[in-house]
Amino acid sequence: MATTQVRFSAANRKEQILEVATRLFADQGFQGTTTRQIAEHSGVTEALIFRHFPAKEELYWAVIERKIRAAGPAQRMRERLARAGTDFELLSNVASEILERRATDQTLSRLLLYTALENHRLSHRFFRMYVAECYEVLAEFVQKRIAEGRFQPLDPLLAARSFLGMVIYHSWVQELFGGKRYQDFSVQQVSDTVARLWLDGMCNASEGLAGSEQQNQKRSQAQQHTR
Amino acid sequence: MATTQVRFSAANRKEQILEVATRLFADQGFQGTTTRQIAEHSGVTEALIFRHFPAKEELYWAVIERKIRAAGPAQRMRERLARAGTDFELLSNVASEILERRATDQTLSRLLLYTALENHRLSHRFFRMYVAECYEVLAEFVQKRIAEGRFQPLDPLLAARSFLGMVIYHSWVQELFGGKRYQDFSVQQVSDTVARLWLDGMCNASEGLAGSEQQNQKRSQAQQHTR
DNA sequence: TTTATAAGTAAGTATTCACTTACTTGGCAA
DNA sequence: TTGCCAAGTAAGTGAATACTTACTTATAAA
Repeated sequence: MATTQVRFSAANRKEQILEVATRLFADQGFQGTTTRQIAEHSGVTEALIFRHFPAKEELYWAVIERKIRAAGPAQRMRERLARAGTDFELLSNVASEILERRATDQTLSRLLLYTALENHRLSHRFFRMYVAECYEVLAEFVQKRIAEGRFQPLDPLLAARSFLGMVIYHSWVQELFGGKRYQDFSVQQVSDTVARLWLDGMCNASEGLAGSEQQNQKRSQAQQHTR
Repeated sequence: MATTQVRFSAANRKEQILEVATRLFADQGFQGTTTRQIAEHSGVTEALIFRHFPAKEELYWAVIERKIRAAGPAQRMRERLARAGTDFELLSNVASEILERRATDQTLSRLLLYTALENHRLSHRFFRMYVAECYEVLAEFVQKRIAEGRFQPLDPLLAARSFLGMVIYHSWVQELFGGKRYQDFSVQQVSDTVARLWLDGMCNASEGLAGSEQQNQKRSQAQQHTR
């Protein structure tokens, strides 16, 4: 009426709705987000939302699919690990990239957590594509180093998951639980610390330490299956 | 009418409602749980819920408060770390206890995650009491070892968080994201692996971090000399 | 037995939810 | 200029939602 109506093409409007919905679902979860909110933030009526997506749940899935497609973190990690440099540099860079990405944009990890908690059917698929592939790539790297005799023979998948666990857990603590209100660490410090700690742990042949034969026995039990 | 009415004392009924609500909130989150569900699972009408708790949100807070009070994981960790045994045994036991507890009862960690995501006001307090204290205790342990010259001088809080990160992240992957559908690890194997990896990393004599390639080279040279 | 009171409920309220129906309007090809 | 169709909406629908009100009944002390 007063303001000029601007009409989007179907594709553009759909994309815009997806963007708005991504933000809202990441902030508030599936249950906590109403179709009305999505409509208002998109500047349209609810009816239009339902013209583009048959149900709220389908819209949610579309949001997830789109995010998965855009992320592709496994590919990035593969490239990082193939670069030149010391192992320390490679791993510190991997950690830095994850930490920086998550500090500037939490939507992906929040979506992932909400999806897992709310038990949507896409949860496992989301996880496999976004996360699991990542540490499979890293596990391959570990496997190679073990074969070269440069890493101690721990289970590669567990070792890879441990490294990413240090990084991702730290990021959750800082960003999600408000840990950085109490103490803020620089990305560089955290990356270097975890890379150093993990690498030294993987390289160490584990003899001079607080332990003895018993430990070694335990450790060899711990290494039963290596993929 | 037909069935005999059994009346609870106010305290008992309140406790029962809290138990039911804890389970439901942990499963479905605050937004995903209705007061009607809570009433039905408690075998009473909604009105009685609101006689005991002035609002749904107050009930949620009561659930959180109760869980915080009951958990006390920091105290347990302090006791564990004070026991006799090698560092490897101590840390492996800490990891085992966390993994076992989380495998048998996910309500606490799910509540914690939901609360953080849904941004309830109690989130930070919940986190501080349930989690943060835990790695402060572990950080003290690390600090002591560094002072003794047995651990390399990494930031104690980061080192502690790294260890718990390996453990907790693994548990989340397995229990929350369905990782154990693809590969199941025994608690013993995981505990031993992360304890070994972390301890070897902490004990390694690579002098300081602020790391560069020189260190890396030094270290790998030193590595060859150790039998 | 009586009776005060706390435990408990039936049946609401206003509002919000996801989703629909019947209609209007902008823009473009002819 | 006309006519058509896709983009968009106003105004609903019934079912839930959190929460209330006015009432009933079990129980234990007197």
